[in-house]
Amino acid sequence: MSIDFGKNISKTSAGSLGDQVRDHLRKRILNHEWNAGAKIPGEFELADQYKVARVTIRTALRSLETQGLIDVRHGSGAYIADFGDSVRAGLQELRSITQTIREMGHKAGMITRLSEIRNATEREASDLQISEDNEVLHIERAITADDEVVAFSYDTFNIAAMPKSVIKKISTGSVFAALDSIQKHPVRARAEIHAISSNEIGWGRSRPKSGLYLQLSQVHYLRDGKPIFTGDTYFVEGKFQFIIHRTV
Amino acid sequence: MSIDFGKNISKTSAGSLGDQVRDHLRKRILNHEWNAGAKIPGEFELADQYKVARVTIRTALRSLETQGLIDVRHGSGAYIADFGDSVRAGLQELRSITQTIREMGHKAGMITRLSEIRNATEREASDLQISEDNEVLHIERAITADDEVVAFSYDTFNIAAMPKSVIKKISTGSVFAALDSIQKHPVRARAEIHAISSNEIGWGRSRPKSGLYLQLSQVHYLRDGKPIFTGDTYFVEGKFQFIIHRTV
DNA sequence: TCCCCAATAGTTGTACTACAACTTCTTGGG
DNA sequence: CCCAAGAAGTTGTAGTACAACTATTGGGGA
Repeated sequence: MSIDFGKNISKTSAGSLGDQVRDHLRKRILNHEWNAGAKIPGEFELADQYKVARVTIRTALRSLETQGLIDVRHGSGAYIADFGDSVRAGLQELRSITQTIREMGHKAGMITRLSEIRNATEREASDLQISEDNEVLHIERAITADDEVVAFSYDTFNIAAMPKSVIKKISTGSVFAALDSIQKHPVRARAEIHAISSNEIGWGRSRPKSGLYLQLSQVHYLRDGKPIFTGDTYFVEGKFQFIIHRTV
Repeated sequence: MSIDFGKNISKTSAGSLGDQVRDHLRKRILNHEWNAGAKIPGEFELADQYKVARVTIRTALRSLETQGLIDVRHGSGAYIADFGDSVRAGLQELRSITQTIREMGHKAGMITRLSEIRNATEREASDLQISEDNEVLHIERAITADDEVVAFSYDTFNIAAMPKSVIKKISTGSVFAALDSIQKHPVRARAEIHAISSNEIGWGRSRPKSGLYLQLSQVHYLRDGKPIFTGDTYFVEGKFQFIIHRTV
């Protein structure tokens, strides 16, 4: 069953009713439907708006509270946490970089420098939990915002049991959209973050002179715990702002 | 009302029943009571263990799921997410650096280079939402793990309406413990992360030659939304590992 | 024997009701 | 005008019932 929220909501979200309500409420919050510190409608009213039970609203609110987007006060109500626009680029929320760029109101683009199918390196085999005999898809790209390069990415995909059409889709367009289409949407990621200074990372006209990057090394996992792709993204220092918000 | 879990639980946690159960379950998880991927008891059994209603268990589980500690599957159960020990050093969980170092099994230390009370700079006044006339406590320290410097920190506290004893406690020992003692425990933080290369950050014998740091600029807020202290922590690249985990 | 599928038991998701606990506003008395 | 008691509104917890989904089991057919 899927609920009709009355408004147009993208079909990207699925899952349980509570998850759908949570995603929709999150969009409303990030869309500045309420100001920071403002009180959002009560649980009974939200339940009436969404035509769901109050317990469903509460599961959604509990998630948003854990994410630090709202602050629920017993006997009073739920209030928007005052983090301005920062959460939009929150580190733990980071999934599709291009989508994040778009949500921040910029034009996102991608320049592919290399796309090849080859055997896995030792490190890739280890990260993806496969053997070095296996073939992988390796892509090197530059990510742009408003035609300015903000990051360089080196990604490697486990293409075992993956149709060719999807492989092509990955190398040409959105990674996450392609994986979605074959039910291989990663649900978890493990990442390390490092500062790095090197002249061998960026390429082309837009290589930064400083050679200073914020490196995000990620491994993305499916629901069953198996890794689907790994990669390093090097953010050009100063071009991209990472905000972390945390609650006790 | 406070529940009796049968086992010894520290009194640090308070709040609603759901929060208490969540905190207790989190400790059990981080204590490796269950292995990664293992199934934890069902909601009915947990409700029976804790002597609370199932809805209370569910709110706790929902939080743990949002934090990425467990994976709840409809019709099956809740399973421990397999992130090993990494979550302990998860970026969004980072509060007291020294405590994190201790939890990872190392000896934490601190070397204070400067501790002064002076007027706020323009940026500090802006971050702390005070005027430049106000006095602030400024501390410059090096943080060590096993007698090796892993980070340099530059912190500034809003000491308006703060007893002198606490000010002294902040400058000599644990910041968070001192703030706890006057009910000024920060509940939220907003942080930016940057890569930076500079020779003017580290000092003393242990200054890294590379000058490469991971900079964490933080502002810590109280429950009422007012900033209590701000500061920059510069982690020496390679000495400290940041792990990020995220869920969809 | 092996495989497939239907029945079944077990678990999480949603709905509804009721009341407790807490907060905020109102109101009236001093 | 101030303050305190009360009322109204909101979130927290409890309990029950059933829907939706998963995993197991066992029997029937090839």
